[in-house]
Amino acid sequence: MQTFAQILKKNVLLLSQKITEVYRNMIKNQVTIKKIASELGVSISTVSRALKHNPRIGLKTREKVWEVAERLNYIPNPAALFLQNNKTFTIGIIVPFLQEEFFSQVVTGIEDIIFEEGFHPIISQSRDKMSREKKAVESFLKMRVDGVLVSVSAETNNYNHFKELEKYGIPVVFFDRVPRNFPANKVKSRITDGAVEAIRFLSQRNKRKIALLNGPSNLEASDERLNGYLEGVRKYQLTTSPQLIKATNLSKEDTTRKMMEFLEQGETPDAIVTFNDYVALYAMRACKERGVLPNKDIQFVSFANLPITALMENGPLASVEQFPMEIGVQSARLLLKCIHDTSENIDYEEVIIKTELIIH
Amino acid sequence: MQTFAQILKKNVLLLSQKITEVYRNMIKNQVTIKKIASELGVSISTVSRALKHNPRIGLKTREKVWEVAERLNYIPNPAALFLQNNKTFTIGIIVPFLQEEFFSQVVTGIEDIIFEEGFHPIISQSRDKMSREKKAVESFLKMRVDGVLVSVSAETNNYNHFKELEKYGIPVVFFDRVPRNFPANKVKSRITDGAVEAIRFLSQRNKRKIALLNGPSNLEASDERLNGYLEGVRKYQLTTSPQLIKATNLSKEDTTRKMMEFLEQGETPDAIVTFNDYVALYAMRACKERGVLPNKDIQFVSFANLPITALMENGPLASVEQFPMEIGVQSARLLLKCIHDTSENIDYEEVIIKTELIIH
DNA sequence: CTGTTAGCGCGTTCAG
DNA sequence: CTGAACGCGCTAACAG
Repeated sequence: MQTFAQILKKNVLLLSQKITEVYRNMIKNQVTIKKIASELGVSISTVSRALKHNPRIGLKTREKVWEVAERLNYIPNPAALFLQNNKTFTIGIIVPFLQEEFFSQVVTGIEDIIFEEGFHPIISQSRDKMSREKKAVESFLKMRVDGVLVSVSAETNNYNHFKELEKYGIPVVFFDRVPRNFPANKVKSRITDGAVEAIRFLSQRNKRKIALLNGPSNLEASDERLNGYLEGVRKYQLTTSPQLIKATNLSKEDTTRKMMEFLEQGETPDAIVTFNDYVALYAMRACKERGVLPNKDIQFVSFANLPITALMENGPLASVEQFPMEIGVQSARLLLKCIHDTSENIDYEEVIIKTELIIH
Repeated sequence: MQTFAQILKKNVLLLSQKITEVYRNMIKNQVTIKKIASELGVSISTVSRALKHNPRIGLKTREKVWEVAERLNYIPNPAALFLQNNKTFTIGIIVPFLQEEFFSQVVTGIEDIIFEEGFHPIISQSRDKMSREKKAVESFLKMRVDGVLVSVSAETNNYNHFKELEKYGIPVVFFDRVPRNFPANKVKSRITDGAVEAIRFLSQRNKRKIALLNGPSNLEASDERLNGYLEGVRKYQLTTSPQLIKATNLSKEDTTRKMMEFLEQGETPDAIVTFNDYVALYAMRACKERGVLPNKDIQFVSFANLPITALMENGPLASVEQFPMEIGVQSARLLLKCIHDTSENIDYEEVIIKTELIIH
């Protein structure tokens, strides 16, 4: 014989099983237009049309359908739509490091724009490795993203993986770190002008031996810094030499090495323009290790003007603001334009974002 | 009459139209198993099975199918799979700010794990606004993500939007900023111990009036810092008072305000433990504005140990490392477990990640 | 060993 | 004004 407690327990157990079963069915049997249709005793297509405010459906029916749909909390199944339109409303984004404020700000700008049009971002980090970049592209292909936004890795030296995307009709927009000698949609900063400004700033502070600690040569952005540097040197009547121009692969190690070279060689600069804030910070740290005072013995000006440097007391003297949010916004706009453009138009566009030297 | 040049031009035009048309069809007529089937003169299901290495299909047929599939560069359409299994292989992630290295590192950890299982991350930033958090959840619902990972905003004071997700059978795992008094899957740091360590460190440096500049009270993490603080004060025989404990909403403005209060009130601390590195940096900056020397007149210890602080000369004296990558990894693992668990098991799990005080 | 068929959720003809 | 039927790409149950 069972005690009352046992019976109660059993019932409670049964009840809870029932509940989870109901619950489970609710999950499995998700709300579809079919369900709404049967609920109202109308056909599926009527519901489909009513939900799209199709005037062919009577106003009363439309209202009833909407009422039921809202009551049942109907959410259209995106997969069904994907299948028909071959559109996933997802956009792939590849950045070297999300950790760098520059890139996370670009992503924020992208988010803002694509959200408005119902697209979702899928973010991948290349960590400056071409192999990871390729894998990301591959997975975007598998996912059937509608478009790709990318800032290439420091290593990337060929662009076949991106060509592959275009072969499948997936538009690609490069931003900031855009490839050299490769026709494509590009959104980049007016780097050259920024570099000239940097030189002006330093020459006004009576620096005469200004060096350039540039980024890898596969990036257009490096070219432009170099062009601006050379233009500035000429414009402000300075002199330079091959020894004053070095390139780093952006890693801390390589940057430190190159900075050491500057310090050890005969021709030591009295100021350095660096590829970005990280390069500046690594180089300044290298200086300190050698007993050289950064921003005193050697003055530093960089690119990117990361927000975090505003909180540092040992940041570069000045930095070229690149307005990363704006880069994100413009890149996203351009990509959306490509996605919507159903014509055979394959004219690539190039958008240039202004820069501004910010003195700290 | 047409000149030769005109004829040529016309032909080239026609040719290019043809090409783009072919190209377009290639895009539209994507490679499907149907196409492979017709190419080989077998049925669709044979191809389907062959591609899955089903032993029921003859080896020769299987090989032929694979050969054609590879030649045609067949990529299965995920939408079709989504439709059947009600699984999108996407995971929604909500963080307050991607810009904070802490969160971008967590995301990196998450990426590493979910990629292995073929899932894709969809990232949303709440920017510490509950309204944005809700919108993100809504869009995850629409996208039918398979699971959600979230670190709640500083504002979030109710969790109905997350309950909604669970109602639809979408598992949720909270990390770092986990909600108070809300049963759920949680991955968090051993904050209390970290806070005790921070107090030990400061008391050994002969600080006797240690304050706590905490985060918002809706976060468990704030509770734990407080508990650790109180435990440390007791353990190391210090005294405290309500005036030595303040909370900020994490914004720069509010943090500055609270720091000013510390400076202006009778009871001025000689050391402060802060909610995180940003709070410390904002507070230290406020000190400087008042002519108080940070880390000299008032010593600072914080949480998070952001990598960027290693490059700063004016960072906190020490910071509690929280191993964000590990948090990401564990959160992702827990979420995947929930996703794979088809039973009615709704027992929530809690994972605690170690902390370690790092002295700079 | 292979083919046929139904169905996942939805939009869209084509018929009433 | 509304419904039936087809197809998007794929898997799986059922037939041969």
